Amino acid sequence: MKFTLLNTDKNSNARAGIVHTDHGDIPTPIFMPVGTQGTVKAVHQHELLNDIDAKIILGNTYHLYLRPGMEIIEKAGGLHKFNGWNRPILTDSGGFQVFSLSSNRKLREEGAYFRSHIDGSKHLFTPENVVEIQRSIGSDIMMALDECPPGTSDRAYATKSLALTHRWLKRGWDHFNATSPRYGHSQAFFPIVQGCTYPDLRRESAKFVADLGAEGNAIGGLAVGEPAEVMYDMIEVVNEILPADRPRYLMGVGTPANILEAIERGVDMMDCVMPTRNARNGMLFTSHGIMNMRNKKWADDFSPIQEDGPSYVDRAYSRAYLRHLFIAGEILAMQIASIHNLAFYLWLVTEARNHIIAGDFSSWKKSILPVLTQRL
RNA sequence: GGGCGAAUACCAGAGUGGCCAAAUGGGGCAGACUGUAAAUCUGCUGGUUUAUACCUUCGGUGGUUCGAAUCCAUCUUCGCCCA
Repeated sequence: MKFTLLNTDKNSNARAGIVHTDHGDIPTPIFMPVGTQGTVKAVHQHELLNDIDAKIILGNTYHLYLRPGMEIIEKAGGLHKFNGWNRPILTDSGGFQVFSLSSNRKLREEGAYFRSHIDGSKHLFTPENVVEIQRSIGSDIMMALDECPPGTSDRAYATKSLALTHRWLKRGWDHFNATSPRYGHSQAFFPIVQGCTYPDLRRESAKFVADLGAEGNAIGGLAVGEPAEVMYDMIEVVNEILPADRPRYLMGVGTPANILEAIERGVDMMDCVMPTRNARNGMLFTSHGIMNMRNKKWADDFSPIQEDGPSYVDRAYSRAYLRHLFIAGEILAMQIASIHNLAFYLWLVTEARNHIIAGDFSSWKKSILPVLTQRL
């Protein structure tokens, strides 16, 4: 994996670049659709490729390890072969599940002991075996195992957690360097900055991560309950330290507004379940504001979903029809909404990139931000 | 013509003397969702700007009772059965 930095915005830390992988180039800043179980929910690969033009998608170590399991993934020849996605894939390590499934796990020095949410069986994730699993998956970018503490963690917990995460990062990094890819394409390993909402801990962590010298670096533990302003501050603090010549990946963020704020602060890569999950729950993000498609006001609005929208679904279907599909509980509603939201997210980061290159990112951001958050 | 059964909120359907403005489900309205245990979850859904409060409501009318969606009489409508 290589990173080419093309432009840096004059009035902010926003930057445009290209991440090069063996499965193709990724223009940055980029939004990466989440495909936890090897599928971006409700979206065909064909649509992901042609209608949304996703440059890279995510998979999840924890979920794929439990089901279908590594035996199947290896037999398939890796996740790319298994799911038919030939562009880059990034896999999360299961670190987020340490957080989201916290009632089913115990943290120890050696790793995280889990009970499967599927059948209750016991498993251990270590910094090393999580690298092995991601070698088996064959993701282009793999993530280190970390602990993602809640945004409300107190300082004592944050300090202790960060120390453990750092020990795990080192172990994961060493194991990554001691092992090789299995399917003929190269893989990168991203360590993750933690430190909750404490600037000094964040700085310490960013320094630790930067010193590992990985091909790219991630910022984790944000958008987990802390106010947005605090998140923005943490991004700023961290990005002062993370090397400028490596991509910076802000994990799990976020709303369209979050994404622009992060880009402005020097973030290159982002992922979030929001466009797909909220789509399935009837919420559409557009460049004119947010629409709750279940609202009655759309019942007889036969205008297109979004006349000037980035995807064909925006003109192929009316608001009234889409609302009908949601109210009727039809699967197509989720498919249309997911395609729309992802196409919008990709449109948003592409616009951001174009404005960074054109040199007017900040003024563009300022003008579009209020529109993005308003409710239609 | 006779017999039996049933009528409850938008729909279905509990409730068969007071704890009933009335279970539950559906429907409706709105909200939440941030490295996905989510096609999920939450709230509201007779009226009165707040309410452990009052008013109106359980096919119609009239009774019994301190008190009725619940008991009685009668009428209406619907369903089934017999002629």
